[in-house]
Amino acid sequence: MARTKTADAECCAPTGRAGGRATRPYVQLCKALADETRLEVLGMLAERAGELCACEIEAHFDLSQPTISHHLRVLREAGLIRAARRGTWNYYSLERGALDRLGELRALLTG
Amino acid sequence: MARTKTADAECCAPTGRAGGRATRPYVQLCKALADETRLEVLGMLAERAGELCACEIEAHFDLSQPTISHHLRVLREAGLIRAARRGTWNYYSLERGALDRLGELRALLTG
DNA sequence: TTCATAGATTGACCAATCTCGATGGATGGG
DNA sequence: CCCATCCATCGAGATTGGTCAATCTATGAA
Repeated sequence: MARTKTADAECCAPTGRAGGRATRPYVQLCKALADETRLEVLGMLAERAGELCACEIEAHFDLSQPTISHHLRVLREAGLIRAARRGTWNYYSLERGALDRLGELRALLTG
Repeated sequence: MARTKTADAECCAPTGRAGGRATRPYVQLCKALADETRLEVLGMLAERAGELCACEIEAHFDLSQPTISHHLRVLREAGLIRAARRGTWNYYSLERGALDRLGELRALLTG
């Protein structure tokens, strides 16, 4: 655990534990973005600026269908994409406001 | 591996593998951000808008000294913070341009 | 030189994550 | 009804990542 500070050190002025910057919501967002496959999926959706069916996303990668399905679920649960079922097919698109949260994160890190 | 598409399906127009959106540099960035402790450290540095010595960062968390050192290293290698040694102490500050890359990522996801 | 402190590195352990094959549920065609 | 297709879910195996105690390096003081 955190080492106890010696009395007369002068490295800096002590501030104590501020604690609580509400960074937690952004952790899941960043986790979802911290994967090359998922970033590529988002890039595809951004480039298309519309919907993309799951089978086409699958065809883009050398990964198994369950693996792609897993990544799409992570993106969905992070609120980055949305799924729309039409008939047998599932169409994915970028979630509105997802990128705004990236901006919020940036603001949080700007002070 | 990616399932071969049947002939007469009509889910969407095939696009083939576009491949190569240069998302790789941002993966490390997002990985570095995908941890509550590290986001909190960045928040501390942003709030301070200056330098913070390692011992003060340590005192802020209920984590061991090696663990904090590990997180600082991850942030450093991701180009998010910089370390300046003065005497015995190490002072950390936000790396200039780190947040710009967050903006780039956002742009990449906007199309 | 000898000692104490700041902080980085090492090695190990456990949890989370990525990946796969196999299976299951839902939809549409015959 | 039966069957094929799309896609999600379920374990299982391998890899990655967070955490700690112990150790090591470097700096400064005596």
